[in-house]
Amino acid sequence: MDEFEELFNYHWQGEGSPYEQLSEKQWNILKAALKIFLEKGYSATTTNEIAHAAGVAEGTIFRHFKTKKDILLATIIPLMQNLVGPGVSGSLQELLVENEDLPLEEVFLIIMEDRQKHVQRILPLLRVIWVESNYHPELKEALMNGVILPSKKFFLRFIEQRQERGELRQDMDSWVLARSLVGVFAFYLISLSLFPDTGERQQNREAIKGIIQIYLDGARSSRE
Amino acid sequence: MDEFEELFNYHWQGEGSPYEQLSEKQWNILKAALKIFLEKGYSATTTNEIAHAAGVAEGTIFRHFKTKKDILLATIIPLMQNLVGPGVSGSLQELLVENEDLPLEEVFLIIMEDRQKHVQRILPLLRVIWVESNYHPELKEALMNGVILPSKKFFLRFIEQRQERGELRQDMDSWVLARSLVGVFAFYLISLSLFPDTGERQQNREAIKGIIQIYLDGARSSRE
DNA sequence: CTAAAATATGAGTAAGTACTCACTCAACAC
DNA sequence: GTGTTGAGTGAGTACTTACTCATATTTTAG
Repeated sequence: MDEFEELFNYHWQGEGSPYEQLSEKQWNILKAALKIFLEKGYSATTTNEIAHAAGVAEGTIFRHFKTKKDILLATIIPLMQNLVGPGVSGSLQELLVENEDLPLEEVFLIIMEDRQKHVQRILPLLRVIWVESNYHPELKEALMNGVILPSKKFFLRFIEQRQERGELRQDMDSWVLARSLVGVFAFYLISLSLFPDTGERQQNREAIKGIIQIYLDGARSSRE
Repeated sequence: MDEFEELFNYHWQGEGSPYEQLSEKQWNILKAALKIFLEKGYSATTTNEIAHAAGVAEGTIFRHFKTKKDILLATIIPLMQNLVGPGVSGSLQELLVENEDLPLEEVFLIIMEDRQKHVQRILPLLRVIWVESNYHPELKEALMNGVILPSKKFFLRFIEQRQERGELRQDMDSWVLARSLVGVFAFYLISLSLFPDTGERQQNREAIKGIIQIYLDGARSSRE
């Protein structure tokens, strides 16, 4: 527990969060459970293991959480809302405001490199979310409402602003421009996590620049 | 069993395939197993269920396959090699040759709409592959060698050809151009399967066209 | 300090699970 | 007709699982 704990504590203690007033026992259970979920996946994790890791008897777990599934939801859903969702759109807001006057090439480069680190940090969490969303509709719904829809809105607004400023072509639907942008970003991040060993840092940087350039050249040029 | 069986039978009976000389029982077991895997996921499927669905005693399963995991590998890996991999690159080859002289806009539109259908057909299979690749290195390897690397090669060669013909910009690394292209395509397909209900057919068509246009405008314009 | 209430415990339970093995029996050889 | 083979069987095994509950411990109230 270290980087993990930092990440975890930070993103759970939102004020007014329903998880604000957890007892220490409950807290320990959730922390232990999450840690093992990230290591081995949800269904390979046993309640017995969770109990041991939390320093608690197995029965105690079921005093606080009716089922194992409840533990999954109680760990993952708040993280989606406080960590993953804002990780996509929320904290980007700051980056965008800070760098409002830079050319888009540089803005995107900054964002990309920033997001790359972030995604790498939370990769195990993303994997669990991805896998379990297939089997638990509650998770899928939270993924939708906590991550996908907010991000969609965020990117859409960003694109619209830049269109109004004349920095992006106006002969094309904003949603189409946004979709392309997200596609380019997302795929780059996904492929990086599939081939984590590919290439040197310097090489990656050039690749990112190229990808951004292609998108921007396409997203600027107006149909003649 | 219907569309499923068609898909399944077809893509297993390659000549010289190690699965060519399966007995009928073995065949039934694999078919039944795959069907349940696609419905409920691998780990939620019990060997008992498979036996029932295959009309076979549970013991028979283990006469032919040492472990449940062996069944997973025996079902999924050939499908990756014969269905998913070629589905990405192989059958695209034909489309590309047929339409070699059309402008790229139209070629991509044809490809996109063709792939869209294909992905929708095999979506449950893709889900199982995606999920289980996280836990079975053999699957991850087969995914890499059977799908990802061939596709990479394929797209790379395609891009290089078009660069030589002067249809795409030459001031940029082919791999970067290819990566962008695949990103745009892949993300569109992924988002379609996440929001299967979004929009009308006509609307989708316009979106595809837009996305392609953005990519192409970017992938053509040379840096001045 | 005591009674009552809340909380924690971990052995126990019932329901699975993947996998085994002693046995059956149809097909074939001689 | 007898013997041999081996695919097929399904009850059984050894083990694991999420979850329960009578009991023990701690906390709180009067």
